[in-house]
Amino acid sequence: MESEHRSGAANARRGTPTHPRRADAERNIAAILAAATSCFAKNPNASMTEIAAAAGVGRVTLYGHFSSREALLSELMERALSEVATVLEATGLDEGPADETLRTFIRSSWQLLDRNLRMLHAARRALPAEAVHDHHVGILSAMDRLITRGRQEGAFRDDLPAHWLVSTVYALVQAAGDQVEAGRFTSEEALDALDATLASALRRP
Amino acid sequence: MESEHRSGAANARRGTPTHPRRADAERNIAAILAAATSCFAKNPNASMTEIAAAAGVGRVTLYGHFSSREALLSELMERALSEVATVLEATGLDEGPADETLRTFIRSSWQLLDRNLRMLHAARRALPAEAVHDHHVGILSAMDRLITRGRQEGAFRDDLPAHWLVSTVYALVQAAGDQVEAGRFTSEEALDALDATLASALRRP
DNA sequence: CTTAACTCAAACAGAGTTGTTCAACTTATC
DNA sequence: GATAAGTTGAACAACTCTGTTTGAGTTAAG
Repeated sequence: MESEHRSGAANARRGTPTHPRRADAERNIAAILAAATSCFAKNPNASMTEIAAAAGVGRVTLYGHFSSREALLSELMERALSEVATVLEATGLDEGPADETLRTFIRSSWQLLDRNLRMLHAARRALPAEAVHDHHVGILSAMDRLITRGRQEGAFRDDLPAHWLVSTVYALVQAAGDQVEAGRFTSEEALDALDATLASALRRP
Repeated sequence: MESEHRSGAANARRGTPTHPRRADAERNIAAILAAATSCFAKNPNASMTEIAAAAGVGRVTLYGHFSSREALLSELMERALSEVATVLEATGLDEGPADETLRTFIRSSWQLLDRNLRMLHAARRALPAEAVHDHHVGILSAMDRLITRGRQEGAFRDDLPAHWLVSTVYALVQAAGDQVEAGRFTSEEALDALDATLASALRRP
């Protein structure tokens, strides 16, 4: 029941990170994370058994590194979203015209998102709502800040609440990812469509 | 394994609708459908036991009317989507300016969608992809027809593929529903925001 | 009021899951 | 090459879910 949000590391039961991990352990953890991302993308209900097999690792080893299914999903979500957050920071949230900044951000984080959208979807529905919110809060609040600035500058519409604009962005990114998944768009086409649609959806009328 | 798409009726094993159903059976079926909608909205993984309890019937009775969990979900989706399809037809797909028609359609089907979005989400993920597609095909193709006409008339943008515009509508409706669910919008606010956002997202640039 | 339709609780079989323990084996690392 | 860290399959307990059967009880409908 207690949230073990010792984020960033894959320490299952050790309270303190203890010392360095052995090289093969490190390798296995990487393999598990990759396999899990791919498994959850294919099937949101993927079992620990499937994931261990896909990672080429015994089930016991999997539990050795991630104490529960939930811990694994939480770690996956944490990593994916913090990658995006890093890109967000690197974009320079508070500089340049807000609409240009958003555009740049979307473009530079698209590959990341495209790769992880389905896994994130799985995590979102298997994790308690509160945990999901915690993981998102960084990105969402940064987006909110960017959009709010854009409204003040006149680049974005202010006839609708900022939170709605944020979730518009969120929803359209999802939709673009789904189209790629369904084979109706290539990744590049999806990005272009997303870009064009966001531009007109957010611009002041 | 065989798809029993004898849609519209809740006949579990009877091949032919045989004769009328008894009044109490009819009543229970209605209670089950209502309870299931509400249960799946709260928890996409709701079990048959939960649903039977919520409907105030025995589990055996539930299985008596719906031969499997899948059959129940399929019936729910069928009913919800055909309600929407009915509204779509009633809107007069091929008359008047396409943007006005879309607007009218969204407005008149919003309550229906708002009520059922979460249940539909649950059904969508529990049913085989093919079945989901079959249920949607009516609405999606009608939407596609409307949007294609709108593009020819110059009301909607034609710099992006029609299927993308359709899924933009779909995604934003979802997002609006989620905002209501999250308590950040009332149903009316969400509808207004949806309306305004769709207008600018679909208009030609 | 009689019959056929319907309901129900309890109990069952079967399949899947999660997470743990054990005892032997392999591999990094110093 | 010794030792500690890491891995492994097998087996286990506990649980949840699905779908079915049974036999007795209830209720609508003619």
